[in-house]
Amino acid sequence: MKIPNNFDLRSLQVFVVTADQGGMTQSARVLRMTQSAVSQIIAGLEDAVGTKLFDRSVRPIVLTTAGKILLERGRQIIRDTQETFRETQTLEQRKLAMLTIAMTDSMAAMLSAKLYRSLHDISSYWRIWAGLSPYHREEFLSHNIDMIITTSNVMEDVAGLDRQLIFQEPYVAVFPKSYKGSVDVMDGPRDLPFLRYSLRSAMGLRIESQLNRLRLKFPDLIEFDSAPAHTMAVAEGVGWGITTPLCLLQKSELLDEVQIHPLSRGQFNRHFDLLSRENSLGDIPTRVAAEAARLLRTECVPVLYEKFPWIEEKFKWENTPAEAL
Amino acid sequence: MKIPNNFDLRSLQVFVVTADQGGMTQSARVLRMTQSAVSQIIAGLEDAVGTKLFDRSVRPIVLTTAGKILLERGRQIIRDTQETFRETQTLEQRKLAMLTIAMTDSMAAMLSAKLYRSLHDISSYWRIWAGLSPYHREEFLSHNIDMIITTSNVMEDVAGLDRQLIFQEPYVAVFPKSYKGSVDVMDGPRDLPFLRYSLRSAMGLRIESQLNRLRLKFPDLIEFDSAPAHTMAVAEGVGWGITTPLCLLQKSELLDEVQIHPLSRGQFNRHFDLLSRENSLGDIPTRVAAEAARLLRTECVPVLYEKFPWIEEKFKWENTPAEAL
DNA sequence: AATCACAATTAGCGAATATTATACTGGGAT
DNA sequence: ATCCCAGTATAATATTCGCTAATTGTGATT
Repeated sequence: MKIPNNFDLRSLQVFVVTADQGGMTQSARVLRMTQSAVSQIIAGLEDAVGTKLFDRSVRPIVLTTAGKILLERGRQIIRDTQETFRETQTLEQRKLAMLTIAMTDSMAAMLSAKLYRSLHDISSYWRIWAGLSPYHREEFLSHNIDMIITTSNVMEDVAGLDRQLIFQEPYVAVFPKSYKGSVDVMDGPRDLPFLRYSLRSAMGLRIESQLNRLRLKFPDLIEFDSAPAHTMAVAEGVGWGITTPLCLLQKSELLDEVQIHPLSRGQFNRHFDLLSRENSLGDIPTRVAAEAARLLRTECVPVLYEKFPWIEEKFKWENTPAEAL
Repeated sequence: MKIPNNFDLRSLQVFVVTADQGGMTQSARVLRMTQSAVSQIIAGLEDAVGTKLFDRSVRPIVLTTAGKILLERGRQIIRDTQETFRETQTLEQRKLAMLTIAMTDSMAAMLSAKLYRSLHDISSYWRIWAGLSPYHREEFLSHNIDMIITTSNVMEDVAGLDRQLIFQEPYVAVFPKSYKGSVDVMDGPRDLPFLRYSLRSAMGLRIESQLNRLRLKFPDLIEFDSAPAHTMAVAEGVGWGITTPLCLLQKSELLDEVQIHPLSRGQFNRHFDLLSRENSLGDIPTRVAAEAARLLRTECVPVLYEKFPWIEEKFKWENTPAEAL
């Protein structure tokens, strides 16, 4: 069904004001236009609906039944439109219809349920996508993903991105509980094989590049594609490796089966950022980042502190004041 | 707050179609306009809200967050407007906000409660105004009254009126129960005074004009302004009079105190019409008239039939089929 | 009847919106 | 890289639309 041209917002507004003012001349004065314009607009509306909206056979003019109907509903339409205009302008919204967050598997496993529980009110429907950042790139660019929690730099060339730090964790050396040899990376625990992360993962790339910088070479024996598998292998005594606390936490039941040590030289860190499009979701990315940091800081990471107290100071957090926790 | 000119229904429609179609070229084809026009309209909207609604850096273009907000709300606004347009056009409405019915006192006393009980769902607020038709005239003309149930012809000169018969009752002669003399109006019950209705009432005028036509003259002794008072006077044996069944029914407890007879000559009737403005309230006037007739016919008048069986055939009813009762 | 106040009507002008034609851009092909 | 294709933006132009000013018409008041 086609709405006639005459039946538009402007006309409705003029009609409502005229009905409120009780006459076209007053209405015209309020609207800062001529009485003639008002008259024409009202006539246009009446033409559109095919019925008189005012009864002119009496003075002052008075609404007909059709006019009364249109007045109530028209007023509401104008209100709705004003509200919509404002909300679109300010990106304000009661609730997102859908929020899609992509993150690493490790994050997804640890954080997604908690995040949803804390912030479920910001969106009706949540999609948590886990996987590797490169795969998320194009989905993000075509707006299928709203935010990415990532450690990698695959999005660095994209303009118009909002990037905020969630937290930063140290890379650490991890050995089987039973291991008694040297835990100095430089010195090299040569009696145990080095368990690599796949170069397909951002983490693997990062570790290898750091090892290169340190001119460390370990024989290729085995590589893992996922943190839990890697951790498990260490716990089983297959070898040692470089990993991060968050990766270890994915198999928290194995924490008692391993020992963790800071890197003796060339310490480096993994930082988690939350990426979103600029001016797209209002304060939601900030809230998500803050809440993710809070959850990790208060509910996930402390488990490690008991067993490995030295690690606490190696973390850096999104700048939420500690007292707010 | 002022809605910018660019932000209007037409633009919203174009935007919604474009979002649905996934591109401006397709949208332009659907809307039977040029792609250029679509482009300009979208640009105008974006200018109005101060934000991009589509992300053009990818093909096909996709909605931004602002676009998504506007899409949902805009769609609703268009739906509301279409609905409002249709309802205004067809005078359709879920429920009237207020319905004002004016009627004679006799009708009001007898009918208003029943009518409200039957049809309360047609209006949120009912106003039943009782009184004399002349006083209702200007209120009706200035739309303070929606319908009038009247017997008079005071509105006959008003154009654009919808008039429908509710029912027609006979004028009858009424005497005290104890009266034994002649009940022939022409012959004249000279031994009892004639009790007049005031000429201020439509009924009084009608009766007097009929008496004039019959060349009947009765001395002026007493006149009444209201039917109950008139009936009461007859019942008390003060005199006899000409009245109608409905007037008698206003004092139904007195029915046993009077005797009623048809007019021996010059029988005439009182017809009740329901007046409303043409094309103003859809089918509501018809429904009210039908329901008023049904209520009178089934709940009010039958009381009379037991006592005065001859009267039944003197009534004429709004053309509801009898079997529907 | 005369007058007043307000609404309808008309003509003319300027702004907004459409179209046509053309330039630009992203994405995919070789 | 380079080309091409599909789609969008932009510029120039034509058309439509909406406003104003001036005038006529109408209801209510004296």
